[in-house]
Amino acid sequence: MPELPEVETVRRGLERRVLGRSIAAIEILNPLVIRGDVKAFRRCAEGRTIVSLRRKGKTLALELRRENSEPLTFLALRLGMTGQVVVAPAQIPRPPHTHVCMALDYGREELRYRDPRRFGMLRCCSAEDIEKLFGSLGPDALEMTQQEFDQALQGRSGAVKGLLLNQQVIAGLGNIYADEALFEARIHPRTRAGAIAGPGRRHLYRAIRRVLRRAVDLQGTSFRDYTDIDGNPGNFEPRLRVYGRTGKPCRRCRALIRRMVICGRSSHFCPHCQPRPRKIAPAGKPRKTR
DNA sequence: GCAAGCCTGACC
DNA sequence: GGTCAGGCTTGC
Repeated sequence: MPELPEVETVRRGLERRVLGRSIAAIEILNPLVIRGDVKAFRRCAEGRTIVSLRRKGKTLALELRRENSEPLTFLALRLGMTGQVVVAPAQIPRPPHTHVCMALDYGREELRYRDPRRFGMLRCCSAEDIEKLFGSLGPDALEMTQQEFDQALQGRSGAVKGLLLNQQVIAGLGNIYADEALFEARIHPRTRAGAIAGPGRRHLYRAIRRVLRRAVDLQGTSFRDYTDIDGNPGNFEPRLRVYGRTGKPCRRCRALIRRMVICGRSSHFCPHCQPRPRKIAPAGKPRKTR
């Protein structure tokens, strides 16, 4: 599942393999993954050179340029759940669910987009569009300051887990790293975001950065089917503390890891290290227990 | 039947 | 506005 570390790994891989190369031709095998007009998509990218690779949260943008003074265009890319970007020799057979192929240079190699579940998308953008797209996201989880994070939590009544997954608030966290960061910070995923006090905010802020940086260093997590652009899996999986470890002993205290659905997402946590916060009962009223 | 990211829409 | 459930898709 591509979250910030996996997308950053893809971005770096593309920087290494396709930066400065031109897209000679585009083959669209399944137009359903293209957002907006398909013809415009082709026009936006064909015959252009990839001049930079940007990322905000889980969104990638390939900056494209032609020799003359035509305006810049961008190819925005979201991997969704099973999206995969691979650079492969053109003669290697395309695996199933390959939706878009871009011939690089003279067509010896291809940049391929594959996505069995098609939750991902490609979109052609003008400079203005890409500003808007990136602008609709909260600060990137690795760029965000403690002040921005405090503001994101301030006054929020919902579960912190849901807030961490909200890309308009913080961009880059998905289910895996949200659970891992909450474990590191010893915060129960159902805690009301606005109720987390100063020290808790600082712990969580640092935990998010620590978990993401470590995962970037290890090229991400291949829990199911994620690979980088060369087809290699990530190495973070053995470092997972709670995600996908339901019923297994906590690596810190040996209590059994629990799973609970919060905001429609499965959440993994240690009931001992991340105790459910006590509700402060209003004076004179009986306290509800659950 | 479940998992995921993200969009839509219902509800307060 | 904020919050969260539902639906999309397909391999396990």
